[in-house]
Amino acid sequence: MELTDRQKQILRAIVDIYVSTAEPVGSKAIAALPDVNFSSATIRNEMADLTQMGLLEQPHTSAGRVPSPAGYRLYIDELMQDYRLSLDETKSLNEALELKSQEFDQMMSQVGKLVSKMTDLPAYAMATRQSGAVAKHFDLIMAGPGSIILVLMLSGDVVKNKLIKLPVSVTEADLKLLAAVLNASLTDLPAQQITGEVLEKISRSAGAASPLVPLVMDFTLECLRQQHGDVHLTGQMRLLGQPEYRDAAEKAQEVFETLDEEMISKLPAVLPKDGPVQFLVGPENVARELKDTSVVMMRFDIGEGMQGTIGVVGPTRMDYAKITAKLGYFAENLGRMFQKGGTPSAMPPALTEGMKNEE
Amino acid sequence: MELTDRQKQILRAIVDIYVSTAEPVGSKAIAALPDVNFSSATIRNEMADLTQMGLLEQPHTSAGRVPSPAGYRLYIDELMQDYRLSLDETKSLNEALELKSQEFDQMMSQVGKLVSKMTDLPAYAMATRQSGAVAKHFDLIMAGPGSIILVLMLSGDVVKNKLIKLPVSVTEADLKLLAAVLNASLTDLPAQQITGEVLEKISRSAGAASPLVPLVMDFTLECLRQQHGDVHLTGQMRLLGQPEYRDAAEKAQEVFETLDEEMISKLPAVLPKDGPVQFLVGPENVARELKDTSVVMMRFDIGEGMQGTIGVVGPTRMDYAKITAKLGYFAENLGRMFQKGGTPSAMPPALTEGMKNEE
DNA sequence: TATTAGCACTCAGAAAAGGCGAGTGCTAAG
DNA sequence: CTTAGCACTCGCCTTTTCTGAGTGCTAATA
Repeated sequence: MELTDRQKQILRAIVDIYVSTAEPVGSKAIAALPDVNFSSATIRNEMADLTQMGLLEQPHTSAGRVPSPAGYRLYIDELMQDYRLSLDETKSLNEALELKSQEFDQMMSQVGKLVSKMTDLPAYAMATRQSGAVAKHFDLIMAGPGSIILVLMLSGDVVKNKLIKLPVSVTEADLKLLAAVLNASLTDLPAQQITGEVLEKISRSAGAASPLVPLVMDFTLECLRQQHGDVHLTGQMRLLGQPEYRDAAEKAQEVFETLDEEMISKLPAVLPKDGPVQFLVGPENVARELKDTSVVMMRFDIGEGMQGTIGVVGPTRMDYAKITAKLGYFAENLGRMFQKGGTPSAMPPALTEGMKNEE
Repeated sequence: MELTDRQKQILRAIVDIYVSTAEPVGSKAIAALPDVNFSSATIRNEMADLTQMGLLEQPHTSAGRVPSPAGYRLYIDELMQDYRLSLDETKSLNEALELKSQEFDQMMSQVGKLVSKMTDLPAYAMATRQSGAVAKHFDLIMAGPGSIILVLMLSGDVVKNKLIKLPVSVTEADLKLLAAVLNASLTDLPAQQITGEVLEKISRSAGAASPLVPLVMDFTLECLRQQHGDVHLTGQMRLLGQPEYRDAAEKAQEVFETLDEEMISKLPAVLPKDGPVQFLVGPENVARELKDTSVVMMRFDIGEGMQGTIGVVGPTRMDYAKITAKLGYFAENLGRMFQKGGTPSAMPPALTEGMKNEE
């Protein structure tokens, strides 16, 4: 059933007002809006219809209306107006975008904190691999007597290392040999194809360095199997700044007991459709504890084979338009930073103003 | 002024009861204790004295007594009884102690989560360097056309790496030369001694690889200057499980606005005295926002030059004895795990029961 | 002198009662 | 189809009352 333009206008107004006041919206409040030319009585009638359709809800008989999850969904998909970041906002986003660390994990963690701070809501950042990881390059470095550093480069320009301490003494030549063997037999091999057979062959060819092999393989397999980097979830406490949680600490606690890092890492799989921006509204969510919680997430490109996701967690009543705009701004600039690789702090993000998303 | 034995007994009882009930303790509750042989009236008199001395407080005239910060401090320093972990507790601690990851930062983050989970309070884990870091070994690996991996080993067995992408093409030999130069000129040099002069000398000796030098040095200096690893603070929400914060979300939020990762990293400097266990009680704390908050922290050994700290954040009214016991158990076993280096998950922590601390 | 029983008094917090007013749905007129 | 008018509902805020745990003091007791 299609909505009339007027109904759309009213629904949009209700969401907009409710989002900023957190109070049920009455017919008079809407009638008072500048571009509304019909009386509160008319609006009451329309609101009754919208309630009938399941787009609005009434906390109790004598209260105003509140958008239902379906109402939010409609709003997001069709009604939401682009939010244009103000110059002030762009400015502080830009200032925030200075990442200090150069290490990948730390950068992602900083990104999470940043998003949380700039949206004043709990947020997360994570990196996911688009396809299965494969090893690209092995190296073994002698770091001292009995100390060997294993350096492993994966697809997607991820470099991992591990310090291995071994009572057995090996020579540089042994290490060189083992590294060569590893490079020859494991490069570009997905984890599933690394079977016992392969391992045995490596062990045999490794010569004096063979005691190293199990340690090396352990680490390598661990790295390969890790489909996504850690989820960096932060700012949980900011949820308490939201009026709906102000006196419901218990509920807030529940939210994050359910929505932990592990759950977040699985969210992309649950999503209805694909696209750069994703909204998870209330009951669409997976768990009952999250029925009043929404998540807005956005992807950005990190580099070959890797993809970043930033997301914001908030009450269903959240300013989807503004959050989307901010996330979009982040995504755009982070994407640029990461892709250039090297030194992100050296590259000031362009002062793009405003953000697009579907109307 | 010295306390009589009876006063000590009463103070201890009040703390113990208050810690578990979170309700002001009345004279009758103490009189009902099995090993108390004096009447509630006597206790009332003693309580009046203790209040006079500033060890107890009275929320209001007709309420029981609550320990004052000074009371807690006395309790911790002199009255606290060793808490003996139950077999069940030791068991679940042991189960939890299986660290999955092999990467240092991730391990520390897991440790934080673990401590938080097992104490049901916000917790953190961090690693601090006992002395200034120096570089121990440099290596440069050719990872592909224009891709170079810098591997840097620091004192304390910390290995860092960075992928450098460079439009300039360099040969393996160039890299080898640069690595040799770096090793020769920077090894064991503290950050302060790495001056422009030194850099210039390196640049000059680097030959074809000299465009790499600034990038390498940037990263190296960053690593050297980082006195402590990240603070991994987690489980903030668990503070809400404490009755004093149940309906005071705002206060809980304030706590962590103040006590953020940065502040935590500075805590050790604020501490009155040294020792493996440290207590920060209420107003001893640095900021006014933390006046009802305590921190218990404990050090553990990670390996040469490095030291780990785990800590728990909670209301002043927290079970110092139990928390201390649990932290101690963690510290002991983590220390053992980290020192053995290699594969922590391979080493089941001994089933030490009970924990010591001063009586 | 140290302890205890007894008692009047205090006061926070729970429960009950009352009042306010925003907002609704309906009806009837424009 | 729209709107003015009006009776009605009901959450929430404020006020009031009530209750009982706990105190401090006094006077009796060991």
